[in-house]
Amino acid sequence: MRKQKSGPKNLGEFEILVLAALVRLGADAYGVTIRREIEDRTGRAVSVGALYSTLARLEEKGYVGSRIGAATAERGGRAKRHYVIKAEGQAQLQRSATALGAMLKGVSPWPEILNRLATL
Amino acid sequence: MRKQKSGPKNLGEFEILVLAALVRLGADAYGVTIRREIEDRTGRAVSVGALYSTLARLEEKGYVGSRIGAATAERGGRAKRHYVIKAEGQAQLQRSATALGAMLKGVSPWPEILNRLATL
DNA sequence: ATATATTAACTACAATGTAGAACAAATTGA
DNA sequence: TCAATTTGTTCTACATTGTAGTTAATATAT
Repeated sequence: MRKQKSGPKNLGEFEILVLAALVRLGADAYGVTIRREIEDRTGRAVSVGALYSTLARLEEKGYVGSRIGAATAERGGRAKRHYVIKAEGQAQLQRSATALGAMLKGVSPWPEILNRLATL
Repeated sequence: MRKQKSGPKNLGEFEILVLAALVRLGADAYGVTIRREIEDRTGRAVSVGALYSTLARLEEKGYVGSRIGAATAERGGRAKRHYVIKAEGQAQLQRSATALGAMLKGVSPWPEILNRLATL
C-alpha cells in the first residue's frame, strides 16, 4: 500500500495566482492592483468578489496579512487595504508551484520559473 | 434566477495535475498509473475518490475520453478504463499552464518581501 | 469454493471559485 | 452644502472542485 504524508492543504489555482500577484506587487498590493495584475498577465477576467473572498480565506489560513492604509488625496481615494504574503504563504506557493512544475515540465510551455522557485 | 454559464471554465489545480499526467502517460493512463504518476512526481497523496471524480468531471466537459480495455493476465487483472486527453483538454491545459506561468515568471524579490513582513 | 489483490464507481461533504449588489469614503463642482 | 462621481471594500448566494471513505466488480491463488 502506498502511504505518504498528508501535510498542509493544497492551494487552488486562483489562490496561486493571487499569492503570485502579491509577490509581484510588493508594497503596492491592494484590491484593485492585485485584480489588475492578474487580469493583465493572464488575460482572464477576475471579479471583485472572487478576489476579496480568496484574500479573506488566505488571510484566515495565515498565508497573507493585511492592514488598512491611509487615504490618499485622489478623487475617490478611499483608504486601501494592503496585503502582504507571509512566510507560510510563500512556503505554500513554492510547494504548489513546484508540484505543478514537476507535472507540467515537458508537457506544456512551462518557463523555467519552477527551477527558480525551487532554489529560493 | 439561475446563474448563466459562461465560456470555457478555468481548470482547478488538481484537474491540471490530472490532465498533465494523461499527457505524460499516454496509452498507459488508467486509474492506478495516473494516481501513482501524480503521487510520485508531486509527493502529494491522491485519494482514489478524488481522482475518479475528477476524471469523470473532465470527461463530462469533453476534456478527456475513456474506454474499457482488455483484462491483462496479472493478478487482480480486472479490465482497466483507459483515459486519453482530447484536443479541447489539451487546449485548456495549455491555457491554464500559460496563465500560471505568466504570473509566476520573474517572481523574485523575496528578500524585499520578507523585510516588509516585519512591519505588518 | 472462498479468500484476497486489484481496479472502478458511488456517496457525501468540505473547500474553492465566482458574480454582482450593497456599502463606504473621499473628491468634485453647481 | 450636497448630489453626483470615483475608488475601494464587504456581503450574499450559489456553483464548481477537491477529498475521504465506502461499496462493487473481476481477476488470481489456494
